[in-house]
Amino acid sequence: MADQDGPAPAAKPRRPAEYRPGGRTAPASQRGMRQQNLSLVLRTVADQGPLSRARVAAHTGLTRAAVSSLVEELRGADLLVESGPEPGGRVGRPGSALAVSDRGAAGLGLEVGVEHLGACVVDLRGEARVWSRTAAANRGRAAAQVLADLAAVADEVVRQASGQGLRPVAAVLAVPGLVGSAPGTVEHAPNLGWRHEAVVPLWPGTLPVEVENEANLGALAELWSRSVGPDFVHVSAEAGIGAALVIDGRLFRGARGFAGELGHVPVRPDGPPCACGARGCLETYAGEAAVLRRAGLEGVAMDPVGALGERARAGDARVVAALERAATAMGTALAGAVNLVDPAAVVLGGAYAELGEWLMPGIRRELERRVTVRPWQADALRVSAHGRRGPLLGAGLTTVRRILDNPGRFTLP
Amino acid sequence: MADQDGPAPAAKPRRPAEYRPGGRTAPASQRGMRQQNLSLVLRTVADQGPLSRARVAAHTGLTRAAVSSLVEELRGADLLVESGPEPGGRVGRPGSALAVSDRGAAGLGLEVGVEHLGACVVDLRGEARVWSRTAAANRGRAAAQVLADLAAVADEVVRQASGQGLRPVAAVLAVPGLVGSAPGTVEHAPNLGWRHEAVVPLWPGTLPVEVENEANLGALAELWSRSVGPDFVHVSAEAGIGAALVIDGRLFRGARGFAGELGHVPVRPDGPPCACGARGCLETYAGEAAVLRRAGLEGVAMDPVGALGERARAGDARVVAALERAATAMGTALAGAVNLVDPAAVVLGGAYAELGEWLMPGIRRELERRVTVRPWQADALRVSAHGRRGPLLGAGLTTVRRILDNPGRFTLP
DNA sequence: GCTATTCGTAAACGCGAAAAACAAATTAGT
DNA sequence: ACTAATTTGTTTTTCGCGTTTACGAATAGC
Repeated sequence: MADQDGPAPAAKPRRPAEYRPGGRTAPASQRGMRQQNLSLVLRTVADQGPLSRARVAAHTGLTRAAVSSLVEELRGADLLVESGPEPGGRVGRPGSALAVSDRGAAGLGLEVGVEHLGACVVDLRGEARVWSRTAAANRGRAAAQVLADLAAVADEVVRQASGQGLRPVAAVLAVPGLVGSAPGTVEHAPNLGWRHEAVVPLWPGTLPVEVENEANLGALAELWSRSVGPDFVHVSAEAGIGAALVIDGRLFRGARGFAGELGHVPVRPDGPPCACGARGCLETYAGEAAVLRRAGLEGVAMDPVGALGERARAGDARVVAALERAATAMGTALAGAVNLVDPAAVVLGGAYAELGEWLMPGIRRELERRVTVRPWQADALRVSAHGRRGPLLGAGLTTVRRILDNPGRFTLP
Repeated sequence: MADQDGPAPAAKPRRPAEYRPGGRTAPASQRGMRQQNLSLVLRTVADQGPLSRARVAAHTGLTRAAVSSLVEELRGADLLVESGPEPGGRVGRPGSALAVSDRGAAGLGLEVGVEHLGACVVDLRGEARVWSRTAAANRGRAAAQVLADLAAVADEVVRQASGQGLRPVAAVLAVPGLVGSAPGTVEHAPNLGWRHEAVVPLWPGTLPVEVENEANLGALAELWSRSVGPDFVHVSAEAGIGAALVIDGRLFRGARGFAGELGHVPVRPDGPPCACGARGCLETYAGEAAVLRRAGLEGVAMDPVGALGERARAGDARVVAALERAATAMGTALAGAVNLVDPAAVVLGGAYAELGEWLMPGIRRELERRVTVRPWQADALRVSAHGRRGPLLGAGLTTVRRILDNPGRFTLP
């Protein structure tokens, strides 16, 4: 028949042969089918901009009739809106443009930093509509206290959002520390002084809340805001040096959730002793403490990374040399990571993103030197598009992606 | 109702929160639902041993009626067989045990090594029913010649299999080299002297054939024969030192298919120069050539790894020292990999598996020293269950898993 | 105006799993 | 030995959902 004039359904460059042994355990049901197609339609509209029903049908492979039915359900839940007839330069009846709603369900992002609290509300289109960041001295304070303060900030943000017709349905909290496999608990956040804190029960708000490591969320923000493709390594130095691995559009957590400990990859087997007990870990060269000591800025307490940037900009040779040394070590460790994982890009995020000007050349040099048996372009090393805002944005976006991935939860009930 | 007395549907220990942004592109259809459930039933029987229809229903969550219908279709395709009434110690009508067929569709595994050719036929139960390994000097021979020889071996194996009622439906060829993203081409197999060889068109047999790196297949053999869990790193030294990463039951190939180049992970940034142009790569310490040189066995052409094992067993101090040095370097590089990827186990496979007795202590020591910020048990380092037989077994199993994952291809047509 | 084309919807259809009902085969209890 | 209870496997009915087919609506080109 070929009644569609558009380009063929895009036949994504599928991976050669996908070995999937285990597979799902849940049976495929008609209900599951419907939910999957609801999500497919919603995500298609979210990804490909405003689209008519017919174009959605062409993109997804569903029939126009099926799309009509699915769209009706999504409109009823205020997830999709009809923005009127498309401007038609073409022959035939013009379609009616569909777009993801900028009202209704939304995501609440929360962040606890060492020196600040943050909250934001992200709408279904992925835009941060309300944003708040307030200074706070959280180091060493009890978790319950910190969360109470954060709840006040969150309340204000939610109030402003509801003025714009936005209704957050869930919250995600970014923390600078290791989140355990037990859901909602922070195993170890050295910079806050938290250990084995069951955060979720302490949260005074009413919205369901989830906890996640801030470096992971920063990486997800990069992914979901399309500033980078679906395969990359996101390096972030906050509490230690962490690397979030995003592979085929999925955050990679490892067998026990400890993946990405780039900070303890050996750089020189007999290098300086590390707090972890080993020698020559990357952190002993490029960790915040090591760089500050080398740069002669040990005393700085407030925003030490910002101070490094200032001094480097001012041309302080000692600081520049310290950053160069850190970059060389990071490049060596990253070369190992790239050889192992073969990402399409390496993104420098978190606080170190601001030091990219001084770190990138050294990292790039080591990567070019040590990644030779595969195609590797120099521009595959980039600086984060969001910098320090990444984790909070990622926290808000997490809930948004959940809605897009499973809209069925919001349509019928 | 709770009419099932068995344990609840097992609610697998699902990962905490799976972030899946992109997701499938294909729409969910009723046909797809059927195929998915056909696979679910077949895999359930394959994994959980002989099972009655009612038990399959309990395991999968499908109704007994649905299972009956699905089983009927699978029996018609000779994928499932009914092995008679179950011995009943329990009250009620005894069920009729279902098992995966040991006849009919099967997988043909093929292998081209530097010094041998191999072929095997694996039945749907995962058992190698026919096995053939013949010596052959393939180094430097033209690919077409080698494949012609291999086809003769394969013909004989297929003939024997058909005597047992087995009918291979597809072949997978294991090669010691890098398989490109273009399907069916070997980009570089240094030990064979192949470069940019489009192998598939050269194959004289009639069965559809696919090409895959032998280290990857060795890892998949471990996975599918359940000798290790679904998350591990499989180290294998054949052509260079490769690490196959298996994560959540899936082989991890990287953005461009080059993942797992453990051999060029830097061990000492300023170590000996490597053929790749960098310095201090793992291969300069633990590659076959480096170890042989250090051990004073440079001249050995036939099965040099076997020779290393012999001398080590005989107590040759120089050989033992060379292996110890290699082990230390491997342990250092693997520590970095474990810190990054957080696998549940590290498996030493391929030819080096036979040297495990001398390599494991050094590797284990470095791992224990350098993997400290997460739980890591010494027994997470193991030797392959299959050794050199792994790749060929994995090749045969690949087709078997394909059938189990998509039986719909074999039922209707 | 008229025709061709495209869009959105509606009705009939087909497929597949769920639900309900039923026959078959066994154990437990008397 | 006989009945009740229980479990299994099949049959029948029902329901949900995407597809097919058909039709009205809206536009461009003539």
